[in-house]
Amino acid sequence: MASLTKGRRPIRLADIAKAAGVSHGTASNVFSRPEIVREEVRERVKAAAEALGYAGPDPKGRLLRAGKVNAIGVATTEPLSYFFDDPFARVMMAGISEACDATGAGIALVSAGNEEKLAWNIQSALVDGFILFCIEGGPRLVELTRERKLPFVALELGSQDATVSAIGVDNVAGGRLAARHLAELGHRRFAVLSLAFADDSTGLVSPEQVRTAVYTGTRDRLLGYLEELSRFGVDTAKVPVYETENDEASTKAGLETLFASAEPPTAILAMSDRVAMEALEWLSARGIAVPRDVSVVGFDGVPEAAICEPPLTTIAQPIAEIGRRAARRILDFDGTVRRETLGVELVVRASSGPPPGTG
Amino acid sequence: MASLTKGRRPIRLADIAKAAGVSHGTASNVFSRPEIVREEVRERVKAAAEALGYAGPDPKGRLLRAGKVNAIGVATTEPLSYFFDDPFARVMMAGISEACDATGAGIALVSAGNEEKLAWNIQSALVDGFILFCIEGGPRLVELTRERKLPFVALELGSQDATVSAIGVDNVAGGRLAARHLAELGHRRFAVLSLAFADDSTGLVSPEQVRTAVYTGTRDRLLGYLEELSRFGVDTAKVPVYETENDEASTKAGLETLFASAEPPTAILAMSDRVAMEALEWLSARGIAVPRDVSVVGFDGVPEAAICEPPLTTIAQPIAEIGRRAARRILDFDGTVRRETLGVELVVRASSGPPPGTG
DNA sequence: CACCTTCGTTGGATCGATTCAAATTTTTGC
DNA sequence: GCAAAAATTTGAATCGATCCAACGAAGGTG
Repeated sequence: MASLTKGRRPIRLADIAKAAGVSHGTASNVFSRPEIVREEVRERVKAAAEALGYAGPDPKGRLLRAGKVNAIGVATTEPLSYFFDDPFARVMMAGISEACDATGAGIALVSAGNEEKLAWNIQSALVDGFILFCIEGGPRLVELTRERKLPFVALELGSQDATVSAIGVDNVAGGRLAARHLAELGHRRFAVLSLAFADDSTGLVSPEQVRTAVYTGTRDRLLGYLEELSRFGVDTAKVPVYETENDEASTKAGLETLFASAEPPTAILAMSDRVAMEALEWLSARGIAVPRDVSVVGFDGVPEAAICEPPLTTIAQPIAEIGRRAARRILDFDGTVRRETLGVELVVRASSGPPPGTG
Repeated sequence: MASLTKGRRPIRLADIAKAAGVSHGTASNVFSRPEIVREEVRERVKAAAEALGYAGPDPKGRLLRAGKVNAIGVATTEPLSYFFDDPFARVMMAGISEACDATGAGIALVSAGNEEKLAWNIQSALVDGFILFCIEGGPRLVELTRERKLPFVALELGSQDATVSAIGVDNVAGGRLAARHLAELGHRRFAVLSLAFADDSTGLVSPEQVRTAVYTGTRDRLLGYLEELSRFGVDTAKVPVYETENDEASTKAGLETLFASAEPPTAILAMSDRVAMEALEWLSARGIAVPRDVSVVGFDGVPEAAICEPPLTTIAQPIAEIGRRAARRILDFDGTVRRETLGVELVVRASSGPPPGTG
């Protein structure tokens, strides 16, 4: 009563073939192409299967023969719960899900606590290809995945290794859009809350660090900001850039630093909505009104940005579309390496306005 | 340059064994138990692997031998994006993720547009067991899964089939907690916004429908509500119960109905936070103040309930804990069927207060 | 020097199916 | 009633590894 796995040895297809008095070939056909088996035989085999408690062809065996798993792996160095917690990841996964649903493919989530386990999990994941969430440790993840010799796509053009397929957005254009919006509103005193330029670094960023950035996405956003600002006559050498780890602690530390200045910024360019929303909170707690005293522009366009207080002006990426394309790239893999860049869009909400004392 | 899959036929372990002049047994050992192979030989084999561009032992082959996939399947009849959209599912998945991370297991998401595909996907999923999200069509999902003859756990004690393992909460106790809270605040005019009692039904519910409920979770919550209310002298026969589909449209339709009454309720017992939050919105749009005019109590305890306007009083389930336990049940499957019931907790927030005209 | 360990290596068996060319049976055509 | 065509069935080969009993070569011992 309490046991599901009664019989010691699981029943194999060969067992029921024998019981029904047919060859394995025929028994196999009964399950995979029943229409080519004579009805009488089909019934006999099915009856035998029923009698022996056969669970149907084991996918493990089928897989080996077929070669295709019909599932795509999504890997990250973050813990698995990242996929369900992080707003950006969630929208991305929704896009991936959509493409998978359309073709009936499954999704296998791959992650691991430590590097060694991650390597193992990537090596042994039963998938037809990988989508890589390159947050921290992107290069390492790419390296590990490359060894599998399966198709894979990196999300965000983190590094510019031209030999790996990738899908991302035009970060320079996004940066310019954000900067222009604020500059046109009249702002001239800016500060940047950036994402990582390299692993394990945080704090104010030097031009040298920008030049040697590992994460070119971060660098490109900054380049976009600065290019546009200089067109408005802002001395970009004086714009402080604080590198955060895209979390509460480092963002707040950054704000402490930036606002300790004699000439605090009237406009903050944040490289993620996450950071921007943390900033909103910090500013509100300090009694600094947004957008009256300070304007904030985020980057990403996650759903939460529309409902936070105040709603966030941001550079929206087509996150779900990136996910859909990435999934399709694996699903209809054609053996080529392609790097795709999608456009971004400025979404103006209530977190940005003219600088104080402008009318 | 553009091709990743250069060589026509993928390289097998046997190929490198031949190239290195060793048996396939030894070649296998080089990868799976390198310490038992003499260094000189090990190097030779690795060199051969490198030279031939061998991707390492193919998990497909290994799997067949090993038997264990080291991944657990999470199945639902909803589309895949449900896992990333729905607040309840997300917290649950976070719990499952945690347990999987701890043991290094992977997660395979299983779903499908239509019934036929779902059946196929469940049959062919490469997993060691299933966790079933039994929302709509729970019984069908259980039936399909049972055929795989793998361990599985149903989430929510939807049906009371004692032959399937399940983990859920004490719905009766939860219902009582919610009802008592409102009754103690002084409310005497109640209405219930319920979840489904059976598939494809919606609208006001008759005692007959309650008695023949397919979804016993829904029934139990209602039973809890009514039991407790009657202890406070409320005539439970007069408490309207409106069955929703846990979505905006049916919830709002329910509210239209309930508030069209000559004696509209002062307290709403909602069987999910989702429904409760829709109610909050509807009430606010109608200018009905919560909790001044009407109190609302939800059920679930999703994170959103804490940050909606006003924050929702609710019956919190240990959602993540349910997920963790479910995952562990599959991971350390011992062949037994067990039904587990966890406790719930009343979380009082701002959506509930004394009825109007109470001072 | 015969004998026993110990360490590494070998190669056949196995995991559970699918596939396909060839063999067999049934149908059809005349 | 017989040959050709069509429909079924067969069984060996294959997918890609791991496992393990048996074997061979050093090294140690009395």
